Amino acid sequence: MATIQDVATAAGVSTASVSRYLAGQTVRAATDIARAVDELGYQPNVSARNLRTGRHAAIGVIVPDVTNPFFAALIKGIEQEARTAGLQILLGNSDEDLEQENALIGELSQRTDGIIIAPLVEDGRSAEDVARLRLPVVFVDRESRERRDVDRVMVDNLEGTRLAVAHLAALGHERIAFIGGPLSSTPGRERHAGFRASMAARGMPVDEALVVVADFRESGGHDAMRALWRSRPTAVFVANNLMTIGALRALDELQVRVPADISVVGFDDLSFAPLLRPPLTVVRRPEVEQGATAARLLLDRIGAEPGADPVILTLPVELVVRGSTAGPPRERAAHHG
Amino acid sequence: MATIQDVATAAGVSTASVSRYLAGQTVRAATDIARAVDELGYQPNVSARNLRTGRHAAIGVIVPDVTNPFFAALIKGIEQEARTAGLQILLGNSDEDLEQENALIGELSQRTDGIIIAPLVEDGRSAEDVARLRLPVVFVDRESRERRDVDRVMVDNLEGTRLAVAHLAALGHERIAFIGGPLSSTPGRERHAGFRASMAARGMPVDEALVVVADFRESGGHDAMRALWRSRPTAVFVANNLMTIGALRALDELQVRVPADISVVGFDDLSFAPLLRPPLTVVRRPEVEQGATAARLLLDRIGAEPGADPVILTLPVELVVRGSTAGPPRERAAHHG
DNA sequence: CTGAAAGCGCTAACAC
DNA sequence: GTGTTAGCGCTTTCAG
Repeated sequence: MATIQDVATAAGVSTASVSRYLAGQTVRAATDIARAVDELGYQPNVSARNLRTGRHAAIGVIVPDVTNPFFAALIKGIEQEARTAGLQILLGNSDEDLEQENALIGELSQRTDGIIIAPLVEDGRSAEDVARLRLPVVFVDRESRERRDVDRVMVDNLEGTRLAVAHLAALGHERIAFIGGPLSSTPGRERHAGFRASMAARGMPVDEALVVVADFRESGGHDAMRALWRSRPTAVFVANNLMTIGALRALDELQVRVPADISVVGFDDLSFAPLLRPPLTVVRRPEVEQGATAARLLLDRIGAEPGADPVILTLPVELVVRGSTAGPPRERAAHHG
Repeated sequence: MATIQDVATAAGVSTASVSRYLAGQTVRAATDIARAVDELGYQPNVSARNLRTGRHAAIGVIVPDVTNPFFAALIKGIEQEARTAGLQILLGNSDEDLEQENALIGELSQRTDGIIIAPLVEDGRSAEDVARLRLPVVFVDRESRERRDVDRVMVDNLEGTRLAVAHLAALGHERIAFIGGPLSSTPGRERHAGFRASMAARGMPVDEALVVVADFRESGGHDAMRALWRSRPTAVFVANNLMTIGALRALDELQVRVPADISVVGFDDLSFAPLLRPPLTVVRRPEVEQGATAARLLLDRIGAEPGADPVILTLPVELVVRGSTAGPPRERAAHHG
């Protein structure tokens, strides 16, 4: 591997001039240097540069599960934005494991200029760990109770839930069930709270047997739905994409028809949602954009003075009505009769 | 940030001893050093270490599309294995763009100890670029015509295709259509070749109107299916997951019933495949395992002498028969009559 | 087992 | 605009 010294010698200048040329400054021997760089196939040594400058030209991204389509889209958005700025992505998959998440924070913070993280829980050590770092950090989709002073890019969970409940209520549903995620996580807590608030706002009582807190996984949604069905809801709002898949699987097993026997609304769209029979009604949000926004926020922080007020962005959601929602069985029976 | 010098001073030893302690060697003042490390919250500077050792403790992963469930699963497998070995992942998403892929190869090769790549095409510059690197490289899922001397972890595309065709033929289908990916890519080429070979092996003629080469994207599958339907196939084998989604969408639009009017087999399972109505019959492969295998191969290469013979691993596939395949319409009519 | 010291390749003062 | 040079923090000879 050629070094900057080799290039300097070949071009008949000092390493400083080569360094300046590389940095885009005007240099007299530019053409000579360019030729030397080309001939030697010179590539600057990243480690040396990083050591010298104290920067890394990389950002860390920590998500609970790369295979969740939402996080995959998030990563895509982050990647696009980071690439434009010339930064690499160090990816960490915590696999829904707090220990792993903590380890990742420690490791990535030593090799990046900033971190984008979707923390597993709101009050975990992770939040504290992140605080201790002097690195810029952006929370995506999830926030931390301890670190209210950190930038974050959220999504309007309350509004999403309200839209779902309003839609179901408008169709005449009264026995609306809710399958939520861990209350320790932001989407879990907010969507849960949003559900109760939306029901209350409409003067609708919440049957506690119809509210299940699960784990955001497919299996969790599946088990929750099986448990829930015994209490005969006429509609169910499922708080994330994976659990929705699980819930649909459970309904399938139970031979419960959608939407004839039960209406289903999911949170987060899925590429195949329109393909399901019936096509799934969902609350949709701009996933890739959420990632890109988080990246932009982080890039702004990197290189800026620390201590500025935290930026909190809340992206809008929309309800996409497809075929999985209809009036409750009773009403339909009435209509038919 | 505390440096190794600070620790050495605090512990009353030289930096060399601290370095040795950190490397796990037996050192007399171990307890003193341990305490100093702890009190100062010492974290070794990664850039300095990398500069000195010439290593990076990181591997690069380049895929065409993070949001494709297959690649997401691949990444998950790679991540798991790399983490165990203490290596970080630098992720590159080429977004199905050759230029981008080339740029990524260049960038990542300067900051990693090895690269796992699923190349877009078999004879692109990427292959050449990779060859020029002196880094260990592993191709996953896709290979390169120019670089036959590189490790690779493939999947048995021919067998997968054969299983699909055999299944459809056994059901009585004769007009079997094929929607493939770019012939410039390995899965595109092999599945296409496999289809023709499997048909020939059974003495079944291939109607050229029933063979479409698309682009592995959802839209490609959609358009191909619409075009294909005019020639009235009784079954279709779609060569990847995204295109299968598109094809199903097209059939839906055309109000063609599956499997009553047409049987469908996809390549690559999908978490929601069992949820589709009818549940989708697919060729399945061990995706996460494929990633993990590639990572293991790369890890073996890193630190080993270069020049060993290339390792070529081909992982098995299996056919998962669900509800989207049945006998052809004619036969069914005959049975009913 | 230990310490002194060289040096990985680069950038940024600094003096010209 | 240019060259000289110090030094980022670490590991690894080398001599003891």
